[in-house]
Amino acid sequence: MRGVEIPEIRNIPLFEGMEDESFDLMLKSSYFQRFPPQVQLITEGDPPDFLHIVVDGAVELFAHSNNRETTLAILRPVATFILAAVLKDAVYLMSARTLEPSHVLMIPSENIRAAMVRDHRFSRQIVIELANCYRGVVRAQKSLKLRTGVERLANFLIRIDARGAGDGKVRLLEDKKKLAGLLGMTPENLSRAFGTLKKYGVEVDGNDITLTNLEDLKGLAKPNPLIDDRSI
Amino acid sequence: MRGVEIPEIRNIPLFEGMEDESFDLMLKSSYFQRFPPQVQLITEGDPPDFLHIVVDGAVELFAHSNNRETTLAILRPVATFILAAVLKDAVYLMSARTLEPSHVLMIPSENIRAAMVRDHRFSRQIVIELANCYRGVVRAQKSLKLRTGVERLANFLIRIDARGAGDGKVRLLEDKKKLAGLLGMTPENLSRAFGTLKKYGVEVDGNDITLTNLEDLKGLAKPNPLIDDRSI
DNA sequence: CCAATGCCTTGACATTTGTCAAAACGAGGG
DNA sequence: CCCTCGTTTTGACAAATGTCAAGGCATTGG
Repeated sequence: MRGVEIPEIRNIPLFEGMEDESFDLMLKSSYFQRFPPQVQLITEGDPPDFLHIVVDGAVELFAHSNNRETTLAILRPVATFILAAVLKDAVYLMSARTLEPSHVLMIPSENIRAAMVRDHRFSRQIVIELANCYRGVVRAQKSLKLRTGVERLANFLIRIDARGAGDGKVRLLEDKKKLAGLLGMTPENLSRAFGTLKKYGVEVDGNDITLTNLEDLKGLAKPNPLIDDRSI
Repeated sequence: MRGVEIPEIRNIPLFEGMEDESFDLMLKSSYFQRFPPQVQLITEGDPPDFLHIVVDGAVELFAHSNNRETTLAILRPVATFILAAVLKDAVYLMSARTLEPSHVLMIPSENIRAAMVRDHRFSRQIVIELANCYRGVVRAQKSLKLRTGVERLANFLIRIDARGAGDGKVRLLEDKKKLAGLLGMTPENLSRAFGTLKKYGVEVDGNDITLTNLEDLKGLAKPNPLIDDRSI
């Protein structure tokens, strides 16, 4: 694949400041592919061949153990995944599947490592990206261990409202089953959690949520920038 | 501080292959300090001044929210902490305190960043270290979301037995309160979990545990290398 | 030796969360 | 338009986990 020709890719922040030459060399034998929904892209336990980057659509990271499955993250553009496995050249700890029709860029692991040696600016960006991933998981773990299910849901709603217009009108991008998994609860419990939040001004109409009393909701949720604010 | 003189530090894997010159320059204005137990080394929300490395003793990473506190990890030599915050130059997401008398090496953040630019081998080691930290948290999160409390305890015991002599004789290094926090449960529940495991050949005598029936215990725990095996 | 302290355990109970089954709802295909 | 399918909600119940209070046990310091 030639890289510089596709601005959609060239303009990804991760590649910012990269030499065109390094960039093109790295994208040799890469793929920029479109997948339908529900395609499993990688499987936990497999060795890493490619760094994956979601350029369009949505990808779920999930894991199995004991016959149970859990959603660890839902990625939307532009996001990398399995970066740590690629850098360590160690097996994947998570599986990934598309949730929507998605455009995914796949760069061979060795190309990534080679580009890091060649291009110092890129190396720096990769380190920042990895650090961001790390901090994301730490936040998720704090949320899981320090909050109840209802609190996690309340904070989730406050967060996506703030990330959007902040006008209390929120649209869920994923179905409630996935959202439940992401928040660490069953779909039945998510339903009940929404029921509990009715008293705090949360009105549910399918995937459209309206927050009519943000003060009360925040009183319950007790949002904490060190968990909820992705920008720090 | 001069670095090359202290082999204890010079031989840390993270610094392997580093030029003596780079190493010495990096350790300028670093501190290698001894702390008593229960000293808080860093506080979540503070900006990162130093990369910390536990060279001796034990350090707990913990976090607060809502008046609740949880233990996120217990670090033993040799381990770095708050690496991601240092690399991003972003506030700490966790606090840290010593649990035992501990020797901690503290290297100014800028020195780390400068050494990464100067010394490519070191940069590579830092990336690997960060990737390891990331994978550690991912494992912890999988454990939390896919296992019950009893299962987490059972796997913990199997893991430290395997890491030691593998003879079924296990010694808990931390008190049960901390262990409970680490495993994501209350101390009362940990007590009960040990009670449940009695049927599976787990004998408790203070901090000395004996696993008399590893087969049965594994039948309950269903250990999974993608969660429990740190070496992959 | 005793008292005091802190840790751990136990019991009783409340809350949270999960499970199973059934009903309600909604989107898409004939 | 109706049927079908999968999602979502609801109810009833079970299991897991947390909370509070009390007691046991070991350690420490007088």
